[in-house]
Amino acid sequence: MSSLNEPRWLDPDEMAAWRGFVAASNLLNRRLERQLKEDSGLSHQQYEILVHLSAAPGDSLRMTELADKLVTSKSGLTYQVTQLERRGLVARRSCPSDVRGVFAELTDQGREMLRQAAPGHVALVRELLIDVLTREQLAVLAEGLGEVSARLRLDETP
Amino acid sequence: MSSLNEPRWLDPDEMAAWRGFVAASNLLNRRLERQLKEDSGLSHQQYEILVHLSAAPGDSLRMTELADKLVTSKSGLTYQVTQLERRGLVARRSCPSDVRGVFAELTDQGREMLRQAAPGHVALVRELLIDVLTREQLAVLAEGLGEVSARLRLDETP
DNA sequence: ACACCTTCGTTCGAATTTGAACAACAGGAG
DNA sequence: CTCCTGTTGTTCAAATTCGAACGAAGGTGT
Repeated sequence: MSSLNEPRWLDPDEMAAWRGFVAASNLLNRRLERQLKEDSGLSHQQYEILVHLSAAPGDSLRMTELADKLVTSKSGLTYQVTQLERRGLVARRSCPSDVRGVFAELTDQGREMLRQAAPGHVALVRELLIDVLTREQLAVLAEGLGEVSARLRLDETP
Repeated sequence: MSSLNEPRWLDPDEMAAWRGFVAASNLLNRRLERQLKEDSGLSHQQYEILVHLSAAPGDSLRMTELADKLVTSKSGLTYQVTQLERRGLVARRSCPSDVRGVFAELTDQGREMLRQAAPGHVALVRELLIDVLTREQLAVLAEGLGEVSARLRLDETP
């Protein structure tokens, strides 16, 4: 029986979906990276840090929590927050209830930088992805990839 | 009029699609990277190099062409091909019709490595992405992201 | 109070990625 | 042929990323 040792390979449709996903992801990242760097001097990762902080209560998040949201390593976040701190866009604040804890907090300057960088970034995301897809495609994408993300986040923690 | 200076922000549905896409992409890459490294000692990028070579006529591709398929920088590819060459999985061969040209060619050992690594990788892609989605979702994803990729590849070249 | 296990953020070294600069060549236009 | 423009792959320095190891606390059970 072929199912014993032979894996279930991807059929053409599945392969097309997978290839499209990988290609779109890489190409999109590339473009957004360039645009943000040229336009605002920020990397995509740094921009995302500012976004997540601005969306959080008190414009601040614990380092670990922020690392989870960004899907990056803790050490990687430490590095980037230090970079942003040097540029005055983010500040570190110690946590009252836990001596080990560190809050990353958006500064006024960071908020201003985000206000300046966001329009161009959103416009490009719209041009390259959102406006290319129909309303139905967007809904399916949100639903499907939302489920994929949710599952991935689950068996990551235990 | 708000349309003069105010950008068109993403509505909740659009935001969900964009967030889902970014999160799924990052989480997926993370998992595949770990699995490949532990299972075969390959990075996802290196694995993709082997895949693209094995799918090419003569199991070989020009460096630039390969870099385009992988959506990576030429210098990045130079580095990775050198790594793979040291491990005997890939060989460089000069191009007959163009003295500057360099072919990256899959070796027998590289083919064997791919044969060994592919099943586990495909199984994980299936478990984490393909089998999570319905047939319809897969079709939409292939169609939509295929279009997105195609457009991105176009205004990259000129 | 004590040992034990987990969590928090950082540090460290190694690996990887990038863009710019480069040298060598290809492919015409004149 | 000769100049010009575009390509090709590599090199280089700088920036970024990751995982493992770490010190310092938190939390729990006894």
